[in-house]
Amino acid sequence: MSPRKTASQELTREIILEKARTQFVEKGFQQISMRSIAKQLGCSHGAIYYHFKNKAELFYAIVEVDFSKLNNLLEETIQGPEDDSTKLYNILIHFIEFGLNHQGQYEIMFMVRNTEVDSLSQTAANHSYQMFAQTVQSLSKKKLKIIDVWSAFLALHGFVSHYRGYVDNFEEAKLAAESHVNFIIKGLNG
Amino acid sequence: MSPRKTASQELTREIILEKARTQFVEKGFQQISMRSIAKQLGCSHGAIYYHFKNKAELFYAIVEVDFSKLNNLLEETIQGPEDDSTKLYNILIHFIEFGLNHQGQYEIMFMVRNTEVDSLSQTAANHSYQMFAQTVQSLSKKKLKIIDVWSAFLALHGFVSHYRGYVDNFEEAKLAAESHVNFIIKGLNG
DNA sequence: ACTTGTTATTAACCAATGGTCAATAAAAGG
DNA sequence: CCTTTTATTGACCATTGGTTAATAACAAGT
Repeated sequence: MSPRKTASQELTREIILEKARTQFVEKGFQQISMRSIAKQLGCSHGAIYYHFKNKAELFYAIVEVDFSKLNNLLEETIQGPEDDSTKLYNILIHFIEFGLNHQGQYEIMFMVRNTEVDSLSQTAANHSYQMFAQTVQSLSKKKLKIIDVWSAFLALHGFVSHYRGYVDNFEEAKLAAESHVNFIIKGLNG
Repeated sequence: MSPRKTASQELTREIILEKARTQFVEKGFQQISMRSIAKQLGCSHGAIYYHFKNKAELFYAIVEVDFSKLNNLLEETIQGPEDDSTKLYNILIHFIEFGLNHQGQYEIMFMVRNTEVDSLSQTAANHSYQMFAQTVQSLSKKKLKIIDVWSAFLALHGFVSHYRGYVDNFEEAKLAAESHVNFIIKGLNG
């Protein structure tokens, strides 16, 4: 009722992100509304707009965090103790694993096309790809053509794009993923 | 004004499809509204619902036609005079070509996930894949594992999924497409 | 021609959605 | 205690997909 809540109940970016994230992870960008988030927060949907410019910016803030985790994961893998061809295999698998275990995030980062999210996610996606490409190239036996690394990425992307929505997590598509990664490696080494 | 138009101005499924198609091809499923179609038709948006159950059904009717063209294209290719490895190459290229020259259709058929379109496009997409798989398998030198054919499809899908929205048509991505197809063939033959 | 029944269309309606904004009460600072 | 800043509300907007009662145009029967 009152136009401002008492200090202990005030909204913060963090509390909004927390609640938004759970809904987002469950249902994806399109399916959840600012009003449904507000409802769970116990505030009016207008209040959220005080903390975030719009829906896209709110969701990008979520996505950002997870994608820096992906980047870390790639970096860790490359510095691990395994031999290079094992590492290469792991990189490819981990990319798929990330995509299927963070489907909403993956969607915004690599699939949403209209102007909504765009310029933000564009550069971030690019950064993730750069990291991927660099990693793959440094791990491969022979000097790879960059265009082949790009093809490998697109092939991974196809896998995630397809299975997203059909499976709930990586585990459910693990066998297919392993086989697909082997296919890609054949393409890289062939 | 009047609750029914004179005979010569009456709507038909065909006239609706025709106008809807042009908007659809230009902007895609999400971006165009029943009202914008109605506006171009010079009728109220309610009238369209007399001819089509809902937006999904209307757009599926468009998509259906184009996808039967894809299926024909695959069939023609397999019966052409070229040798098998050329045919295989052509099949893969043609799939990408179709996807990038019919981006809206491809989107509905292979990418839209929410319940809207679903069961309709699901079976049609499956049919298209079956045809693709069968064709690829019959053209390959060695007996392919079906899982590799699936990987090849996913790799193509990744290409189309990515370039959709960045290019307007196949021509603009032709070089990349050719290289990607070679990558896939290495995976199949490797 | 008149009557009757069918059919295609409209316009008003509904519930959501993303987004904006004046009003305002709580907090912070002097 | 007064003033300014700040966070929130709730009413509003335009737009969307979809439904439905009312009704004019049509076709058929006589």
